[in-house]
Amino acid sequence: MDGTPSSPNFPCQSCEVRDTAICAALDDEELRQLNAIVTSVKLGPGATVFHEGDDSTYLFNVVSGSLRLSKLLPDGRRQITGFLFPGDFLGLSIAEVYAYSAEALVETTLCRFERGRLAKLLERFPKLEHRLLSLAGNELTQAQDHLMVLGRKTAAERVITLLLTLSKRIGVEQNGGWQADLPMGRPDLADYTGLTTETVSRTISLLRKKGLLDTNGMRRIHIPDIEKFSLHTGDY
Amino acid sequence: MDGTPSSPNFPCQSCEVRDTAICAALDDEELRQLNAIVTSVKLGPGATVFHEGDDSTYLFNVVSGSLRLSKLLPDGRRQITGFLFPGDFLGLSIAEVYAYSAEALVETTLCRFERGRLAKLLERFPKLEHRLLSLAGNELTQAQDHLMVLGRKTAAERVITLLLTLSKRIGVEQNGGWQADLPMGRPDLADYTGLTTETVSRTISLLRKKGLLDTNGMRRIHIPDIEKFSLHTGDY
DNA sequence: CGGAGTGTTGACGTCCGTCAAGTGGGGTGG
DNA sequence: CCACCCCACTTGACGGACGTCAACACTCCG
Repeated sequence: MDGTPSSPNFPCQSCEVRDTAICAALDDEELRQLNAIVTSVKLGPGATVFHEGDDSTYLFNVVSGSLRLSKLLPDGRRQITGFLFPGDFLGLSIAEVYAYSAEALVETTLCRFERGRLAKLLERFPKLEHRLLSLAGNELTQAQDHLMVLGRKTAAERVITLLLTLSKRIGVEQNGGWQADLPMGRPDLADYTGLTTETVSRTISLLRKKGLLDTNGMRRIHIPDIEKFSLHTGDY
Repeated sequence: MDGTPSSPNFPCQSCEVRDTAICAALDDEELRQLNAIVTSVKLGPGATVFHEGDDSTYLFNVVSGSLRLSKLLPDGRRQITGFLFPGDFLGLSIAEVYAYSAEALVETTLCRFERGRLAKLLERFPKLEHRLLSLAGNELTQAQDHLMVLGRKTAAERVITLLLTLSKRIGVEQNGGWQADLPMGRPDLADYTGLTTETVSRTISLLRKKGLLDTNGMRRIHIPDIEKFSLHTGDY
């Protein structure tokens, strides 16, 4: 539309997450400099972004799709530490190597930064670093909530808490309730909640019987009454 | 000792954690400005620094002693999200209100910052903010490890992982092994590991029987062989 | 030395994990 | 367009790890 010589258009400007991702901290001119160091990456379902233990060369922003972050014990036990959605930043907790693996749940687009180059940009734009610190604070709070879930909540409370969180993040209002299409299967729900797929399945069946939850297919959920549903998280 | 007019001594300079806490990011002149906004706070065992849900007016640095960070569910279930020791920063994950309670385990000295004034200093010294971001990254990594413990490890693995972490942080080499005086009791070990005091106690007894651990009194532990002990964390 | 509080041990129950057999939805090919 | 098949999910029966409840023992402190 408006391509003046001093401000020609560039990809980051029209990015879908321009106003929600870390980019929101920057004005157009600064964004241009960020644009100069990014690469767009597209991944299919199940594709690996990086593995736990790899050298942490890159950091990422989720543009579209969703990711799962997970850690493995040598004997195969897995813990999912988080799910990422558009606008989320990936790489806040990294040292020299990644502390977890990141995999795409569905077709996903990422925006990739080389670590060193982003670091230089952080020096130039303190407000970008300020935003990262604020994001890190949010993630820490989330992680602490998750610790409470895993350490002290029952199976039902864990599943309800997760479904509620996911609904708030990726759901839409529908039929006087709340509906969401989950990008992950039962094994992922299980490894996030510290349960088994069987227990997750049984719990969801129970919630359905109690009328707290509807399902349509295996991945579409519908919560008829959020208030009533929330009463079972253990948080109230 | 050396009180030149341009550089008179001030408390922060001789602080015990001058080189390990966030202060390590600052030179003497900058430290003076930090010094200008801090208050020293002393707490007895069991004293509360702040409660979950309180307005987050202050941030802190641990100078000496130790703290426990915990969250409560309405029915009284408690999860301890971390223990803090000298040099640790308290307040990385805070929004407008504290997301957890902080209590002193033993006699503890804190260095207190008003949130707004520290924020101003962060603007002036980007490297201070940089250091906070790096600390936040470490805390996130720790939290993720803790998630794996709570979600997927057995009772024995949880206790061993915790004792090992504590020994590395507050222990000393002794008798060809590693020894530590724990500042917290069984209930705290239990609420950190997501177990009950009984299970923690039984597990410790079992470790003693197996020769993996000695105890002297209720709070002094001694690990004769760290290598052998580590084999039971689940991480190898 | 004594008492109170913390930790330990024992008996038993329960929630969730394990193992195994269905069931159903969705995609493919006829 | 329908049938089939595969895979993911569901359901059931059973077992085990950890929680609960209660009695006992030890430590620490006055």
